[in-house]
Amino acid sequence: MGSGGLEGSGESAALKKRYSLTMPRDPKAGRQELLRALKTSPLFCALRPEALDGLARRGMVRGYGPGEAVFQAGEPADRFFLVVRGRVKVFKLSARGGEQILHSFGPGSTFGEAALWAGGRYPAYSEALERTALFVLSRAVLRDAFAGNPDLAIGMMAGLSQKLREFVELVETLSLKDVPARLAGALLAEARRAGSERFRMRRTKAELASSLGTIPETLSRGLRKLKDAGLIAVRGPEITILRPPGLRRLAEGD
Amino acid sequence: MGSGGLEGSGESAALKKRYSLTMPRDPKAGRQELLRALKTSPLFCALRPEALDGLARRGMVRGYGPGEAVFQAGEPADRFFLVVRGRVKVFKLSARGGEQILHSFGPGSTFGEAALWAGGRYPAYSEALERTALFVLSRAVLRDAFAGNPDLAIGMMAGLSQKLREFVELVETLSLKDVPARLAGALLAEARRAGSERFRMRRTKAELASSLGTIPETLSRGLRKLKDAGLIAVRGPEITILRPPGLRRLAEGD
DNA sequence: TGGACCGCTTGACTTAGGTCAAGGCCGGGC
DNA sequence: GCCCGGCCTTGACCTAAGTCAAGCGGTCCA
Repeated sequence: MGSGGLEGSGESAALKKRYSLTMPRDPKAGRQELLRALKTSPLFCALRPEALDGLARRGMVRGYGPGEAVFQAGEPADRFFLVVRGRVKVFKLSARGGEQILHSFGPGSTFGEAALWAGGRYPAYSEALERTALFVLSRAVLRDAFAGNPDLAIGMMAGLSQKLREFVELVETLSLKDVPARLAGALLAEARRAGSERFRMRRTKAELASSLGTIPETLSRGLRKLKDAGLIAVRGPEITILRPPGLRRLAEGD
Repeated sequence: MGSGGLEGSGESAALKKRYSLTMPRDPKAGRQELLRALKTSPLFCALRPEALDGLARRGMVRGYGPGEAVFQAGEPADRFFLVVRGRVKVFKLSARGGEQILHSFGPGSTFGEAALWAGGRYPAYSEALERTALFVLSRAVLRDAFAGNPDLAIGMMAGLSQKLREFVELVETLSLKDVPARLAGALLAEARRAGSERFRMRRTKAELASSLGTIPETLSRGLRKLKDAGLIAVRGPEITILRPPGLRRLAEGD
């Protein structure tokens, strides 16, 4: 466990075969991709090339198959992660199997800050949503990096503050808004990302539901409600926002 | 507005009269209290006395009456706060008047990290819960302090991570647990703070309800349910946990 | 080509918890 | 002493959303 190269270690032979074409066979290529991810990451982008290179040498890249666990809640937190490729979710489970996604991360995102503090444990679960490569740093390496690069600490604080703000919004969503409003907010956010009022959903409905603190059935009904109200049009996985102001008003809370 | 000494500036004469006995009239005494608060704060406690003194000189203390606003959601965030005395809450409001408390802070706690990042805005509201004194730092002063004290950045990251963890727990609570379970968790936390299985609630029911994402009526019913189940005993504002393991089991989610 | 599975939708039902209104308790002011 | 206003509790509703089960349309694989 915990070891293995880009090919990953916890996957079946079938998965390996299925995805191998999309993975770089050449370690050189993997290194390039890692450096690119480091450079696009808000946390590391300000580092000088030598520092980046040194960092790249002091961690390792590990591959994960879809659904494969990255860490478990309660596990001692000694690793910090950067997404090189793919997507991961961080989530909580209830005693009766409910799931709440706290956050999902794509290339360039960093997560696992819990690792920074001695004795800390991961407060939630994490697993890969698709075929994913993560760059893994130990606590010691990351803390060393702070010593040499004061900007890194600033970047880290900025990142933590940003996450804090996102949690504030999540709490607001969960506690103060009904499902149609949550959904409206998510659709508007998606449209903003896409830069267009017509877009296709990346995430499965189940994943979206879990981010919004609900279940696929309820999400489905919510979608229908928005459609019936003439706020959006749905054609397959493609969504068009017909009346952005109306949707925005709904997202705020009627 | 943003000025005024310990006596505060946004309060009525009546309030001033009513509370004046509890406020230090002597600026010397106020300064002592401030230094004490700085020293007990996890963020600043590691600073050397001179640095602490310098910091104290570069911010100001401002008094707030109960219910008085500290900042509003959406307001440009340029101030960072340390609680010297009293208690404040940070909360979100829904369009239809619902309130969700995100956090409440007592002496030694710091809040308003949003202030650190240029262009940031407070994502939530804050107001005093009781007669309160806050030490207020501008963004510029705090960022200067980072330059001279690398430990401060570490402390700040630790504090932000801690808040992040608390938010994870809040999201879990709101999304994955029913009200009796939330209440059970809150009572256990309270007992831990008090160091005893018998304690009296500091907060009003309304405040507790708002922290738990519910309303006083529902909280009241939850309390009764726990009482009927023989898990706790209630006598006035005093609560005794009769069967800690049972309560713990309930808090986890049945 | 057929079947099995998966993701999604829909319907009928149940339930937790919010809403609204009434009443009890207690402490402070007159 | 009395009354008034907060806080808290209780009861009778109602509604949002979770549960369970069925059905539909794809896609992957044999």
